[in-house]
Amino acid sequence: MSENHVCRSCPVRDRALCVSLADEELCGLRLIARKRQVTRNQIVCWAGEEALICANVVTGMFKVCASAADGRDQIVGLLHAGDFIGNPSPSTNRFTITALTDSTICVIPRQLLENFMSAHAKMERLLLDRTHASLEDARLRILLLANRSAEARIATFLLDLTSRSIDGDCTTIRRERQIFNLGLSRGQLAEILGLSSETVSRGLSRLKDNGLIALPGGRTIAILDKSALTVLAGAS
Amino acid sequence: MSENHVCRSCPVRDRALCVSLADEELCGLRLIARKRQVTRNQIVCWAGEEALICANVVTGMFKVCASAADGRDQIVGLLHAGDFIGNPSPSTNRFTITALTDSTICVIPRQLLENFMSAHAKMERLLLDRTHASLEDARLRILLLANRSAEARIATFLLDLTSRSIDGDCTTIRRERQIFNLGLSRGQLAEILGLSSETVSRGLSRLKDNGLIALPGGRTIAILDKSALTVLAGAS
DNA sequence: CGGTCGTTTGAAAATTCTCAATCGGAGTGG
DNA sequence: CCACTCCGATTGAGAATTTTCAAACGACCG
Repeated sequence: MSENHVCRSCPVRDRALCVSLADEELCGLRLIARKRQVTRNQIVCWAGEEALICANVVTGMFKVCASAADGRDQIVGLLHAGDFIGNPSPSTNRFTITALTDSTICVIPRQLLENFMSAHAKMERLLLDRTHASLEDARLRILLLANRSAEARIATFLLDLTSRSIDGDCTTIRRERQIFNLGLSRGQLAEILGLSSETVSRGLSRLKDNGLIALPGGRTIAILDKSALTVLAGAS
Repeated sequence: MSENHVCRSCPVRDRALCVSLADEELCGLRLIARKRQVTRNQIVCWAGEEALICANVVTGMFKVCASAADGRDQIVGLLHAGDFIGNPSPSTNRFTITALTDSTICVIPRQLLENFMSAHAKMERLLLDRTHASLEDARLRILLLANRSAEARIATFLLDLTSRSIDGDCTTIRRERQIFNLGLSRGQLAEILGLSSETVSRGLSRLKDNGLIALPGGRTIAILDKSALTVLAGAS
């Protein structure tokens, strides 16, 4: 019983895959799961290695990276609180997953999760839905990268972040005023958007000059004119 | 029993989700599934509409499209024989799925499939794995679109097609000689690769001039120097 | 035969990248 | 407390790539 207290107070109890489980079912999962702190830049999955663990992101933010042949990294996805890492079926990691901020994850050995899920169909269905949603996100990012200008990419990404940011998430400072710390360097932003860091910097500067956003300093961004950003995001 | 004959002779019996079912289990699915012919350019899923059906691609090739705000379509994914369309959970289609060639699909009402899958965990697990694989594909395409030159994109896509083409698939004519009809116009190639059709045309011409491929006419392409293409695909 | 559609090719325009210099804040050590 | 250094951010200018606009070409079809 006391085991469940850990889960009941978990910030993502009602957003991670665990939402599909009743409190009493959670006991079984709690026995095989373990919370783990990871520090910024720490890697939790290596591309090319066998996937031995799965995990839920409890706090923080991770990047999913593919290494290009020229050695450069490309961020192909982001993981936020509540998102799931890995696949219950045996597999080889195709991407490297790295913490962008100091974070907490709830780690579960893959094999054990595979067995657990077989006995909890609701959870498996939910994971399927989540994976499907991730696929849709990835496809929307394809749309973004394929044909849109640098400014449109930046505007779209900022809007995405505002809609995705979560109270209590370290990426958000004051949601109501649309001021948030994106926790990403210009270079990382460039990796996500498929641009050079200089182009990202120029784009942000222009948005600032036009009064759409403010850059109070550091990695903080304030959205001043959301509707104008939306227009920009839609324009080619 | 006779019902199963239809499935036993199905070209994707051993590649679509059905591989997870024994012949006797297939009966139940056969009762709710229906083969349907679709013609080139016919739409099977409309973005924005409620998803009422799922389907397996039996023969042919489909595109998954997002419409950009400027009206242009962007192909964010391709579906080949054996691939699955839709999601067993209730959802709204986020993309429009259109046949690129005359095709055959095996249609199953979503609600019925949802129930069926709940009773066939293996199938659900396989779908999860497939969806996960699609997600990885989409992320690899993000990698491709984000940082690579037009020629690298084209080379990569051609190599992808050669590895994905299947005997009996209409996209393949003579696999052993790496000659195939890609079934896509230059404009559609451009949609996939995030380029203009002129750039695609120029890129193919240059590959031809350099002796890496041949363009016998129509939409047929012959791979002449696969290793050189691989080098080009890897280079930035 | 004319018309249409897709492809190819050319040349100019636009965008983004690269290289380079400068700026600014955080942390360190005197 | 201040100078110093380092790293990331910004800004500038030229180079490279891609897009756009245009024209010509060929295949296919009525």
